[in-house]
Amino acid sequence: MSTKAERTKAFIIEKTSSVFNQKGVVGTSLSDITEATGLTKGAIYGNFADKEEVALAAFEYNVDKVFSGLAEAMSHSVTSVDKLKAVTGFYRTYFAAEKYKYGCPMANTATECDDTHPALQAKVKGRYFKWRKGIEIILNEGIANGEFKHDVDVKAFANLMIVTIQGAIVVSKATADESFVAAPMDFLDSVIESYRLK
Amino acid sequence: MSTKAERTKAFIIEKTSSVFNQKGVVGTSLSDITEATGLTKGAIYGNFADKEEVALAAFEYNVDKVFSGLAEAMSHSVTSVDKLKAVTGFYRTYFAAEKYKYGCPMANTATECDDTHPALQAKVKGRYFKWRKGIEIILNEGIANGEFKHDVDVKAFANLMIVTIQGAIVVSKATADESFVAAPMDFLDSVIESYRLK
DNA sequence: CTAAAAATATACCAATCGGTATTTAATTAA
DNA sequence: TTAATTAAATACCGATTGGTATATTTTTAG
Repeated sequence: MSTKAERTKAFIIEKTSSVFNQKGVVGTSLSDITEATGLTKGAIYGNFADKEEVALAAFEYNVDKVFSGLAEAMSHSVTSVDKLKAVTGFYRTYFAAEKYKYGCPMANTATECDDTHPALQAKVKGRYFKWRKGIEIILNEGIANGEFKHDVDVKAFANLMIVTIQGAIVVSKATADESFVAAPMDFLDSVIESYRLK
Repeated sequence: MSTKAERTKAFIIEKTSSVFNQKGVVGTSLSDITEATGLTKGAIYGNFADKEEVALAAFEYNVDKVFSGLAEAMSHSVTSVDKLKAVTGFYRTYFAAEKYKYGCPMANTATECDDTHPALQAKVKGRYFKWRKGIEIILNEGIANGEFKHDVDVKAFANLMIVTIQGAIVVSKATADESFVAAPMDFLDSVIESYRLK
């Protein structure tokens, strides 16, 4: 069984993660943390060295939640085409899920921390590269098994897909206009189709 | 001639704008403002009601700077195709300019303020809509003068262009990998080409 | 059941936060 | 050039910030 400290730590992260995603690292105060958890400062600082450590853990938690949602959305796809379209499908309805209502933790953290918070920026950077590699793998598998043309620019498409998704979430959230998601996802789908070997 | 107050106000905005773009509204303190300007609190609060008013003015200043840069980039384009390609060209070298080094004020403000700062969110929203309309106008002109096919989905492309640009800037900034800009801009250019008549 | 250990709460800290009232300095109109 | 006005500096305010030392409670091992 897990220790009390481990459970409390997980509890703090779970309760504060959405606060960090909504208000950002700087915007989230210790009182926000004690309020969200119902615990006191003593409990927080007994389990984390400082606010930054909570923020880092909350970031991992938030990003893991998004990527496991993505994995789930792809879990029933067999072909590479279906996997990629499951990704665009996932983001088409992104904001319908309560758990994603404060936007994308990647984009939120990227814009907040790029010039101010090296530790978090490094984590964001690593996650973007990992994400890109994941997309590249799906594409390469599709090429290998004959779903896609051999001359598909795998790296370029992975860049395009990530960038389009991130922009769509950011702009759609800021404007409350979902056509900023729908149209770009349609476009990505059409690019995927154009890669097909028929 | 302008009054002293007007000049000081402009001076404060000019000196603090990049601080706001770098650190955000919450992350920029009054001491950041006095430090950046060399003025005291008395001077700041003699010209602005509160910090929010400075933040709003700084946002307008930052966004105006980007869009006037964009306008300049397009100023020598005659055809609609050239105008749209001037936009992608502008963003290809975005971070080379010292004045844009802290990223896009639209994306930065969008992610920071969407859940926390109604006044700034409203401004961001309005600017996104205005930007989209501007792109639509260029496309419609191109259709009217026979540059583009008649069945081009103007609204969809405008959404795609804005979203792709914003995502490219955000991800490229966070990763320091410029291929997150180059590849998506190449794609946008190819889409523009595909809209061409004959 | 008890004693040691671990975890949480309480009480406190200096520093900084955004903001204001007042004083001093600079500008402007006569 | 002076008097009125405007602008900016100074000094202060209560509240909140992140963080710590200590006391108390809860958990855990024997």
